[in-house]
Amino acid sequence: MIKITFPDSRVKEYPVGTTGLEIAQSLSPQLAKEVLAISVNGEIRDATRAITENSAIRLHKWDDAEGKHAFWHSSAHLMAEAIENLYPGTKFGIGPAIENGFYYDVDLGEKVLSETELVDIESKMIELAARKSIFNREEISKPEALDLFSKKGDEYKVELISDLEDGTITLYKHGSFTDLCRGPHLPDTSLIKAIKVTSLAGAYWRGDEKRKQLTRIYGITFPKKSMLDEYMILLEEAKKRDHRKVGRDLELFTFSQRVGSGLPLWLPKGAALRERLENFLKKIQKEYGYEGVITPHIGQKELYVTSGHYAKYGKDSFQPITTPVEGEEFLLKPMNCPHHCEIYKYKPRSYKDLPVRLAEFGTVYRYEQSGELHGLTRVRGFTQDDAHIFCRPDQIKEEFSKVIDIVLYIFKTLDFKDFTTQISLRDPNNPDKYIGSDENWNKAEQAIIEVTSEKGLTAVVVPGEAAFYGPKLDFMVKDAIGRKWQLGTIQVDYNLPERFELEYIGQDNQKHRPVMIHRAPFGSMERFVAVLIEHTAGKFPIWLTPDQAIVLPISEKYQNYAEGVLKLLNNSDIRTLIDDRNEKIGKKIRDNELKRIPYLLIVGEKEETEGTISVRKQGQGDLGSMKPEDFINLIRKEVDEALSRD
RNA sequence: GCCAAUGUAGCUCAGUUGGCCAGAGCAGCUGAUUUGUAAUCAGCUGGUCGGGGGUUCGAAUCCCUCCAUUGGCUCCA
Repeated sequence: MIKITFPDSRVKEYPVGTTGLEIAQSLSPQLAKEVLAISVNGEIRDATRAITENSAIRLHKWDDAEGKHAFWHSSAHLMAEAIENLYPGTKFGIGPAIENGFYYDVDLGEKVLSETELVDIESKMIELAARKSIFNREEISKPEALDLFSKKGDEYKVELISDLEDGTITLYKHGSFTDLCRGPHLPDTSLIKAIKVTSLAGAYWRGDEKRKQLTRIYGITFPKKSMLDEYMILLEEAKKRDHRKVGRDLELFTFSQRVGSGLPLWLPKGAALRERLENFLKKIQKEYGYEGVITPHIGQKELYVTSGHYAKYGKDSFQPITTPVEGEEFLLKPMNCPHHCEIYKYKPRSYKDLPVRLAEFGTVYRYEQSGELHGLTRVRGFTQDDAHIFCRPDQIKEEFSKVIDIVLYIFKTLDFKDFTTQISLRDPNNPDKYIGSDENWNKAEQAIIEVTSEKGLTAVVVPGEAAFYGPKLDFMVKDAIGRKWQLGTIQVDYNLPERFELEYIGQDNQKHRPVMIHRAPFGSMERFVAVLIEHTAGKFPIWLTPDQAIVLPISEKYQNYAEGVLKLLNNSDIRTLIDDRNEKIGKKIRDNELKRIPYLLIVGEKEETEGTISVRKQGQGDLGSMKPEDFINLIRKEVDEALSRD
């Protein structure tokens, strides 16, 4: 007998070789039906695998990440089986579970798969799932595995196996399909009840664009039909929040083919919103000792040769502008830092002057690949809320800390709760890639790690992700359909001070090199506004929204009174409109609710007589009537609370 | 840039075995109505069917090409 310890520390005895499934069965038959995988002493395995020694276990069902992972991973195998059935001779790449579902990269040879054929794969999968094929695990040696997949002609699997360490290789077989796989897998395919093959894309083998492009097929599956329906509804809902749609509906921005793709045009309401965001940040920055600067949109090519950007990105960028004078070339500014370095340099700096914090809402231009453009989140011309802090090495930690405070204040004010942070460090195996001394790097990395944890952030630390010029901390949020976007970024830079030969005179009367910190709490105004739109579904906080209130007269008879209210509110800095169309009140309410105007102020006979307004709040309905002065105070209070620092 | 798809009025969408002057709803304009908490009624305007080329007696519809957009991949200062 062996001792099995459950998560609640209970211990029970089972015969040697018992399986997770049998354990589940012993607890409850219902549980046995729901078990997808098992953790044995922290290692995730098939629920059908024999357990041979005393172990602590955890059974995984659909409601935990490990369970879903096994479910979708098995679904990927099922899809592969369907594809092999439909398109014999297909070669298989990798087929992992992802955050929402799974995909498989396949090489279909001459066959070009079209989206209309996804349904065929789906039907085949449903048919195969119902056969209740068992997932069989098998261990073979590496040479045997190589032999097997070579014979099959699966060059991708052969390559994968070749890269594996020597030893045993595990295979999983179900139905007619065998795959190289670490597992774990479901007990059998019949647990997969609802299947949707969602989309189709090209994907380079091993993510390398120089290698062959495979066909990536995405899908998602569920243990219950109703879950798939819910998921599809969720996707529909997300679509409604898409910033491209909301941005058009609310008249915030647009694009024009004539102007060029990836070059957003901010409409009056969008511009007003953005300006308010900028002023909000400017105010904080002033408090934190930043000084505003302004630099031009172009610079001599030499400037970017000096900074190193030209060598790295020049040929993939907008090409230089040449002038009538021979040999003169200018580049559209791809970033602000070289300009700011020159501002730092315009006069000698003393250690007493540091840190110097130069801030600019600087518009930059980058020739992003055409396939990469996306609404406002990925564009070719955008404005960074950029600043560069020039400081002494011993000031890095404190400056970093202050920047984090700014970012957190912004996120709090805008109710961004669901963000993640990532610390990017050097690759320890490749130290030569980086500029700057070991000592400085150690200090900076240490400072970032310490400050981040002092601020209570749980950052993911990723070695090897740092830029060659310094470590960084990024803030990421997800958009409506779950795509992750980087917003705020704080980066230490040892490179530019070197390249621009930046100096300060130290206490010792010697020249020293300052360190630069690049930082952008929003990232770019375009991307930030896009994400803000998706977060709020266009219902912006009261201090930010383009229009705060609209007066709705019941009929033309109350036009004069309505205009009086309008004037009073606008004179009190409440951004107010009037809807004096010849429409019924129900229609006016509907239209202005759809425009996400936070307060609708209805005035008719009753209000005119009493000198009041009837207030209706977005999403909440009728709040009753009040004096305009009380309404003004209500809004002011709401704005103050939203911007409060506590 | 690569793979796949899409492109008809300001918006959402009908319209292909190739065939009368290309349709609807919303928006816009005009008029009637003077309205009490999510759509009042009527009339009118509006499209070189993404651009160009081709096949055909005839193309929104079939073919080629370019552009843009969408979902991925790669890239991302």
